[in-house]
Amino acid sequence: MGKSLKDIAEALKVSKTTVSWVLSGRGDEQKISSATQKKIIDYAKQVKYRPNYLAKSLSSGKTKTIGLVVPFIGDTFYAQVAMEVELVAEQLGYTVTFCSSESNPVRENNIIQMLRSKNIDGLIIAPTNYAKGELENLIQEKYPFVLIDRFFPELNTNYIIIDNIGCSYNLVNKLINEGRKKIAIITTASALFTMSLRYEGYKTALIEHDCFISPHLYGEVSRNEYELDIIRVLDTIFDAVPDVDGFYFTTHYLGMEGLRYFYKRNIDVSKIGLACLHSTPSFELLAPNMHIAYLPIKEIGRESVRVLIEKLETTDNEDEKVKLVLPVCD
Amino acid sequence: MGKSLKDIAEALKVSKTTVSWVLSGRGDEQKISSATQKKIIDYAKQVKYRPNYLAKSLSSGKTKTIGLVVPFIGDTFYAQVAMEVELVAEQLGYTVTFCSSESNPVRENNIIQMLRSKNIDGLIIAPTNYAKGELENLIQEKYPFVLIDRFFPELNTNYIIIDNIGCSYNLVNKLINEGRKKIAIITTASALFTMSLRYEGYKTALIEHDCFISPHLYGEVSRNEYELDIIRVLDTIFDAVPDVDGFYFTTHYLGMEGLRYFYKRNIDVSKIGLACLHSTPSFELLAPNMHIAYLPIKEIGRESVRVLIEKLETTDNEDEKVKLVLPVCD
DNA sequence: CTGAAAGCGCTAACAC
DNA sequence: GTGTTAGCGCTTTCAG
Repeated sequence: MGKSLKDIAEALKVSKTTVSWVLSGRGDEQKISSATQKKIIDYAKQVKYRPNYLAKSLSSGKTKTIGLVVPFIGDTFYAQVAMEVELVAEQLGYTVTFCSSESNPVRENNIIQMLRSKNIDGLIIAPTNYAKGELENLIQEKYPFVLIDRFFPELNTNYIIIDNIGCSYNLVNKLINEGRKKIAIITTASALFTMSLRYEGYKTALIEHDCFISPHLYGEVSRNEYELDIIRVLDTIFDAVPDVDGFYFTTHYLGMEGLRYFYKRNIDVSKIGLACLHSTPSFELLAPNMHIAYLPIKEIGRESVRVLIEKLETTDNEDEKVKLVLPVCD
Repeated sequence: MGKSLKDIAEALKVSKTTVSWVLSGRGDEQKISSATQKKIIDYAKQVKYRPNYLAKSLSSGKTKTIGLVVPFIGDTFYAQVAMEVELVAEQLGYTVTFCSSESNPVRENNIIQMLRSKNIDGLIIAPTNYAKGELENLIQEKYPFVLIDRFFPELNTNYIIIDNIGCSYNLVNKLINEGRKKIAIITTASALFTMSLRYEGYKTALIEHDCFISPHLYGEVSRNEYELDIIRVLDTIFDAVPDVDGFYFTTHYLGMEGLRYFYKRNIDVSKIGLACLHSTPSFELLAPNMHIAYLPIKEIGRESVRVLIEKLETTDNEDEKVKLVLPVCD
């Protein structure tokens, strides 16, 4: 067990208060003599004093810790966001507690509760579907949090998302400009609202260019079993529309599995129109002609921390919610 | 702010102690009447009582939290380990605080200090090189931790690693059995000791089969700039040994960038001998003939938590260190 | 069966 | 300039 403030105070025959002032850098402010200050600082260093944040937090009411809740920490997208969040948080003097909800709303709710029990100052959440339960509590109790990647239009919260409609629209447009006529969308039902926006962008592009629109060109893959499910989905599309000539994948892991399917079925990916929202490092090699939208991962991470910490450190009660829609490079 | 134990006690006109006992599930043990218990539990539920872990921990000395420190949380390998660690920890009643050292020993040391200040009960660390500074402190202060993925032979610690020599040996053997004569190794200097073991496995296989051994077949890529550096390294090897016919990559991201190089240079990957320790989902498509060793990610995660928590919850002082070398599937 | 009280390590009014 | 003291919310010993 390390030395405590009290130990130092006793050893040096000063009061705990004095030690506390000095060690928290407010010695000058409190006009503690520099002799005393030096004595305390030297001694603290010598005994390797490490403040007990638990006690500090209990007393101050702040933990200087934020929580990051994502659906899958094993997913490259969220892992990269996590990395950025940690980096930026650190610069601002915060640490981060990551949690992975495994896309399970019940787990997500438990995690949120748990984080609050640990007196985390605020939360960054990439919510799973239908997980509005705890979120509504958070709102009601005015607990600071910001949503990323996904959001609920009916909930008045801070959020940082990408321009889903716009970037889907652009991607599909590129396929159309290549001369593709029958473009399928491969998507998932998770994050329902986000995905519906991506669908909207797709559809708008098709309508504007009088393209073939058909429910047969809509493939919905279940999130959990996507590696298997996508095979069924693509088979179905090829059966129903044999001359399908383009595919728009609404997220990276669908793109990856789509490519796997094409390779396995010996479909020449250079002959087919391909687009994907978000990328993985291998796309460039597997399908050089695939159109890709690169998500502003760092920006999402950076902004979410910035917004959250601003909320934390401002006592302003008007609390206008921040709603950011980031543009996507393509 | 939520209700506290005291609030409940006052509202119900019982003592804090009684409430504490009931709410921590030791009502029966303390023979609290079931009427009182019910009254307390119902009221707690009604006011949505959430215990303050900070206070609990300060008082109990345990946070029920473990720290996981990895070099890069954005790396798929560590991200997957993290996921497994979290899952298992949760089952055992612990939460996890992840930190990414960015392969920076100074950062790593700071992180360890910080986690200790937060009274984390124990640590799982995938250490960066030369980071022995804080580790030695931990050992000296008998602070529980387990190393994963990398370790320092001169430090007596718990660790869980893979059979680096054996699996390198096997991979290279497969190339040799294919008839490859001039096999290069592409590796990195980070995690020096681990990588030296992988080199040893490579070399042993070559020696046993009287293969060509040459410093010209050794390519060392710097971790930070590996995307660029590997190009230089591979160019150098091809210059020095134009008839090189096999490549052993000591880790997944090197394998990935190696493939990128071959594709860019129009080298037919089906004609060349390829092996890689650890995989990414695209290898199967990009280079179906590549020999791959699949790391036991889940096992590493699971075992590290298991070992750590066992150390935490056992008061046994003999403290024999656990040194696990996991086999690798190939 | 239940309660009073001390204490975990630190902060911050309020004295002197 | 420095010390006293009362908490923060919970656990736990010891009394009744």
